Amino acid sequence: MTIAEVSKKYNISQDTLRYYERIGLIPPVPRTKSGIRNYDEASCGWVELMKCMRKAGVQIEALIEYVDLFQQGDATLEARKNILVDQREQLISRMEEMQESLDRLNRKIENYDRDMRKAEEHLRDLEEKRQGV
Amino acid sequence: MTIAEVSKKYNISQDTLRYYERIGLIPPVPRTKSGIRNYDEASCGWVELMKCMRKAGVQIEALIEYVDLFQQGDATLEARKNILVDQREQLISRMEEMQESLDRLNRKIENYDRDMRKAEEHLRDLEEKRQGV
DNA sequence: CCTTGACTTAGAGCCGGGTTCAGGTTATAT
DNA sequence: ATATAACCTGAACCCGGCTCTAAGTCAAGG
Repeated sequence: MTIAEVSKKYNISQDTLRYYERIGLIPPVPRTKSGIRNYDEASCGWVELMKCMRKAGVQIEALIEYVDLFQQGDATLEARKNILVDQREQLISRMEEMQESLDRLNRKIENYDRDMRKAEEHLRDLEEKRQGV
Repeated sequence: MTIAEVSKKYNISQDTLRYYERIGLIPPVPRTKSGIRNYDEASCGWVELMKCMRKAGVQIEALIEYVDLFQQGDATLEARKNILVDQREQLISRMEEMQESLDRLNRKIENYDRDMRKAEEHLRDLEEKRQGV
């Protein structure tokens, strides 16, 4: 697959795809003899994985280290797992913070609803009074 | 309260507190006659709110607009509520993405556990063979 | 062959969100 | 009274994560 196709498939800009490869967020992509990127399944898999991880805010640093270890082979299994476990912890704690914020937003929105209902009733009362009801 | 106290209380740097005020993320903080910030309860409340929202990744832009509307008074109730509802949507969808990523991390970690158990068994077998068991 | 358009690289630029700095004023302790 | 610590401002700087530019190479159609 060309970079254009991959870009379309995963909705990631070509620039970003090249950037990810350059910094080692994905392993080197195979090339044609003339040097043009020719993404195979494995490369696509990496792209897809990194899209998912980045969307969730996992730091590029940790992901680069993971890819680096991966390329060193089986001796790094444990180290790789440790990175994943570590990032999972961080992800969970970010999600907990977000949940707090979400609860708070929900409460605030409820308050707004209440206040706005009250304001409306008040207007209705005034209107009725004006009409002498 | 001085900026130093507020900084300590909410664990936000003084620089960040000034920066938040400067960009309008919190309304102007009351001052002493000599111009030194003297945080009252309301200001502390804003600081605390923004700390929570920022931790959750709510964009500064939206929060600034919210504060701006707030300072314009009751006529902006509905607009403010709309901002909150909107940000809630975004927050929820980010959390959903994170959940996907979390599921994926969990599956990957399980795979590593499995692979590592297998590798270990293999080593044990080799050892037994070597000892002629 | 030549154009056109997709591809390549290295490096500069941009944006969000702070953080640091320079140069000054105010408050507090001796 | 004076040192020194805390505060002030505006502007410059930094970092992560892209995004764009320049200058060139390659592939396919007319």
